[in-house]
Amino acid sequence: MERDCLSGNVVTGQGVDKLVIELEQSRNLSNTIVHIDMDAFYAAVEMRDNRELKEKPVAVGSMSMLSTSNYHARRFGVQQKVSKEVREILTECDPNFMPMGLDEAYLNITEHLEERLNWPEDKRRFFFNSESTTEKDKDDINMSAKFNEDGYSSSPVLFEDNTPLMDDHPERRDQSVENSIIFGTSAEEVVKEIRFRIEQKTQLTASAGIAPNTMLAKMCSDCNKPNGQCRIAPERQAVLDFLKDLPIRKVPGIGKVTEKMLKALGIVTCSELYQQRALLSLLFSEASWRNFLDISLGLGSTHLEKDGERKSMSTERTFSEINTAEDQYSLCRELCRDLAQELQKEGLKGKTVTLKLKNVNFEVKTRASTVLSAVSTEEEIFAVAKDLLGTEIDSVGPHPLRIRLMGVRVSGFLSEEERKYQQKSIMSFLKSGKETGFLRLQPGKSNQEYFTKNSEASSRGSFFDKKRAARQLNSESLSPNETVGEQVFHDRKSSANFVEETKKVTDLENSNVHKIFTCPVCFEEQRSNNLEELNRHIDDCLNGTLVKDTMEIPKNGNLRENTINFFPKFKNENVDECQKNKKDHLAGTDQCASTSDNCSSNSTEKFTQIISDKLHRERQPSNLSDLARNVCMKQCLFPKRGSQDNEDYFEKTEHREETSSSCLFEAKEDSVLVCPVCNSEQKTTSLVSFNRHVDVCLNRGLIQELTEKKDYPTQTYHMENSNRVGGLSRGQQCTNPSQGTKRSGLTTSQSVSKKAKSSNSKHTIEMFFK
DNA sequence: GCGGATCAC
DNA sequence: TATGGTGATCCGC
Repeated sequence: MERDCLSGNVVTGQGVDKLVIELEQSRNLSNTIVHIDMDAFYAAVEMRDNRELKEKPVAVGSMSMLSTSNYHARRFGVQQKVSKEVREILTECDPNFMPMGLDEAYLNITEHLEERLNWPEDKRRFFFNSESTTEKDKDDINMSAKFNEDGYSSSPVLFEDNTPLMDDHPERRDQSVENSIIFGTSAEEVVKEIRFRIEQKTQLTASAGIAPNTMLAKMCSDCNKPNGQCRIAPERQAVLDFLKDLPIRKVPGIGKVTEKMLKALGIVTCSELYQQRALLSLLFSEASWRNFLDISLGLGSTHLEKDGERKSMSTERTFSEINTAEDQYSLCRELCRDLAQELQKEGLKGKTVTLKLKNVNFEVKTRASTVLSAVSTEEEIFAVAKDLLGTEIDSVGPHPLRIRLMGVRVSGFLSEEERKYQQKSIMSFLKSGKETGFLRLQPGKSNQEYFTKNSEASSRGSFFDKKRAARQLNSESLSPNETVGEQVFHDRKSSANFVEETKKVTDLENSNVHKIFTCPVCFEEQRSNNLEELNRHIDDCLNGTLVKDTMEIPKNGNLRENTINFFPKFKNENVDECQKNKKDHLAGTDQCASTSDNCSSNSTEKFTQIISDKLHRERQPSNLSDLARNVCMKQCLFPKRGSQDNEDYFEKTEHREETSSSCLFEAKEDSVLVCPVCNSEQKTTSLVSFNRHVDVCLNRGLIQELTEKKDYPTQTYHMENSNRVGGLSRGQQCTNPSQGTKRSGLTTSQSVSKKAKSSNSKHTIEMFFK
């Protein structure tokens, strides 16, 4: 598909528009999907459960909440209390409803609506719970409806139309009428009923969206928050109207990174996403641009898929700097212990253990190792994780590994069949009379006992508790500096020594299992009673060694460079690079000054890289330059916001090419034209001349790339790693090896914050026609 | 399969 | 200025 596009169609957008027509034909508006979203869930629960808090603001998601040790207890407590109540209500409307986390759910009420048509009023009548119904609730009932004529209705409050009852059923007035409400048979009424019942039962309000698919329903539920609902009628035009001015950031799946990238292309709203479909098909992977296309057409899932099985489980912790191997190993063990407990609760065993580290510069690294035999206990996980950690500690030696986050993840879970098979083979092995104390292969009681014993012993005081205590002691006898100095010294002494120390803890001699071990594969007695050595032996017996231990080794084989990358000296490098770029830069421009914080972050550059990146990836040597020129220049590369093209959104699909071309550059009179590629201001006011210049700039890079020159136009040097959604590859643009290596050290968090600042620059695409 | 990155909640 | 935790997915390699 992509190839087809590149070979010609995409230049004119025909390939994409053909797809648009197909997608239009497959548009399914026959389902009624509802998205329910509890308002300020955690804060609301907190308030409900603690009336005293009602007067005080509660910061949801703040550290005070997230970092407290009772966070999980609270979370799961909430789940038990609320989701059961909610759940009952939702099940009535859709037995197959799909919960999303604790405070959201999707329902497909299509069938319910059909059945409901025949329901008598009594079946749709609900009573106010006098305790939980506030005066405001009752007032809301009397509020008048606010329905638009265009099939798009919205209601800021739960009961907004004059739902009958107050006077319609005088016979029930005594008891029921004043205290009950009958809901109608429409989708809106169903959702009002759901929200009413939720509030009556839980005292928590919910917002809801009603639409023909899940994507629209979710976006829609956001429209009248809190305590409101919104509907997109099942008509194509209603869908498109809803999307027209909707910021892409509102779309589920489009986060801040994608938003920024699209913004650099002048795309802010969903209709602009549609207008730029041809360009997007060139810049992004097929999966990505198809997704964009779906979004811009308002297409989404019309059925609720069952929750898939869990793919991984992890635990991670953030802390102030930890830089001694001792502390790191002990923290690692603690994480393994926590994870093991959670894994065993769900009866899961996985083959891949991933260690996650975030250094003090906020760079995140993950290191994974897959083993043959699935792991689930603290010891098993730690055996793998500590090796990964050891490798990382060694890789920065003799410097200390300075981290602020560590996480352990287990994935690659055994399927049910695999588990049965494993169980079976273990049982048959045990029946064969060979006794083994080998943890990895021995299920059942002794294994469990071992785990429990060990974890109990070591969990009495958590890592943090111990550290706190130690700090207190230390602070009495040592100055902070001395303490740090000692830790660093300890660390430098040798991480290998420490590995040995931790091994001792791991050793089976400390456990209650047998001291002589027989390998279950070769049946030879093993001299060592060290768990790890035994594991290794068995693995060797089975298949040689552990499958893989992934220490990333740079292609040039220079491990040291890689090590350095993990702790880049941001400031200095940036300064150096900035100065270098300054020198290299085209005369008359001063990008460093304009993006004062980070000369490597600039939307324009990113954009150039994206284009070149994509083209690079899909090498089409014959007509690349033309293709890039035609697509980028003719398909409203830098559209003027609110151009007339906006107005015929979706109206003239067949004639898109002409409209696209006609919406080309429409610069404001007083604009200074700045080339988005080389970033230099252009003296000309003629768009033709300007276009020609941009063209040359674009092609310069392409030509050079195609001729496989090592050096790239100077501007591309300061492109950051391409953060691209679902496809644009990273760093490929940096063909200069030294630049490439340097770049790889930049972190996302770092560049994101810098990017935010650099977006103030005038020399960016989004500012181009502002 | 690994590692980096993005996203949702 | 100080920057959380968990799970999923995508993509290049």
